[in-house]
Amino acid sequence: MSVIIASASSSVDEIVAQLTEAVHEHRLQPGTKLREDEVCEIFGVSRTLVRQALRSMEYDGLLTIKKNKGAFVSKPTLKEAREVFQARALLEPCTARSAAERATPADIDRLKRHINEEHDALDRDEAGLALKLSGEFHVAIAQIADQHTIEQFLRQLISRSSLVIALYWRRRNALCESNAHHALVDAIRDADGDRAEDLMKGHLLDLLSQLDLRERPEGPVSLKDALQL
Amino acid sequence: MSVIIASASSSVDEIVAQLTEAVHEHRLQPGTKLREDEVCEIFGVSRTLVRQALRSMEYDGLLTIKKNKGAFVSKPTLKEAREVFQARALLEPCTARSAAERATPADIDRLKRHINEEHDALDRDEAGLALKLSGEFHVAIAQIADQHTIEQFLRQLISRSSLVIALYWRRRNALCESNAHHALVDAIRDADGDRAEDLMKGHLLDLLSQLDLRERPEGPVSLKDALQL
DNA sequence: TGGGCGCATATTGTATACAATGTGATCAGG
DNA sequence: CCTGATCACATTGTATACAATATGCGCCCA
Repeated sequence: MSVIIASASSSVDEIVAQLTEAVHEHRLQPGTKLREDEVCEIFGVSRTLVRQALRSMEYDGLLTIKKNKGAFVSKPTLKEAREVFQARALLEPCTARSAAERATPADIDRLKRHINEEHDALDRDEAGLALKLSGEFHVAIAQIADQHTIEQFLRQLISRSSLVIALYWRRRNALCESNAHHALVDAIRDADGDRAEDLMKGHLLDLLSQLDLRERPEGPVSLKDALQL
Repeated sequence: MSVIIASASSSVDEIVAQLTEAVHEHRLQPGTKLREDEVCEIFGVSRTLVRQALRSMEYDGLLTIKKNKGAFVSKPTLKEAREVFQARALLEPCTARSAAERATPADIDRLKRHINEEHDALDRDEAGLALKLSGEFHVAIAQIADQHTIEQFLRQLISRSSLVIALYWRRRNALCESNAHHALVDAIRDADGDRAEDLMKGHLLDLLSQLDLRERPEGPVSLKDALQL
């Protein structure tokens, strides 16, 4: 069941992009194994390049490579999930402020178009696509803030957020809060750094509140626990 | 002129560790080319593993790999240098606070031992070693804060900081401010989160002020400029 | 003698071959 | 029929071989 349309002879970046997109759109679920040969056939390249691609995705936290076992779509633990949003809470509000202070009319247009795409995706019930676009919105803000280093980190964090959402989202049907994005764009348009920062802070808290990150045994934590029926 | 002592048949991590250390200690200068064959001979492994190692270091920002040209120790631009410290300013103060709130007596001991090592290195005029240890001190704080995700980012940022310092440090001889680290440890020992956060903020600003990040043409910016003698 | 073309070599990029490890099935013994 | 050991196969890890590209030297010609 190959999720991805083959395109003869791609480069490493191509492979990474397509696999990453598949994970972001939840077409590839956490825990899924990515056999090298399989990926090879799909993209029509040798294992050399596939392994590069998988390794690269491991650095982004999207895959976990177990020695002699293979590459699996990561399953962030509760702790990791919390850490991701804590890190985002440190990076994004201030970045939103910078974006508000620097955004050009062209930037605003871009953000608005982005939001429209998100809306369209939701209207068509393409939740996966909407989620991916939602993530890209946050990256776009870092780009507008002209903070390349933070943008890099944010990409990783949003990748991981996607996994976290796949695992810990409360209500499958919940229409993601695209009004939050609207409000953010408005603040950025008004060059209102304070408001943008606050809105982003609130937005992240909202997201977090939609997750179920309460402590719970991840499967049978220990054998003994499982035996205490 | 191989800087590194060969140890027959190492793994990728080994190669990364040794090369990274060499960069952190400024034994490898920004701009230096790392030929694959050369690294192969030094570590006694095939190009396969060396390439993995180099690629891995590229993700950390330590190396820049130019297609068909090879791997070079990165030369952060002024903008990148500023971004690194801006990102650190966002991540580290809050992390120091967390560390202060969580640190155990064993953690304090560890930090104190760390500082002593720094001091020793400075006494022996091993500036490179001192710099590396100073970086590790910051990482240690993230570890104590039990923030693995942030720790990962911080590692990258400190790696890049090392390059930035190699390029933009004002006074070669400046004895690094290890009293700042002392004060930090004290605050953490007292479980004084506020103070730790403030001290970290100040410490980072101090570091920044030791750098010469004023605008200046990086070599001949454009050919025309160079011709306007 | 100086500039430019072209080949030889060095170096990196990619694919393939070989080694090591993990996995699952089959079969013997109880 | 169930347990456990062994073997064949599947998959990943590493090294090598081949291809493509860049680099630098020498030669030719003006």
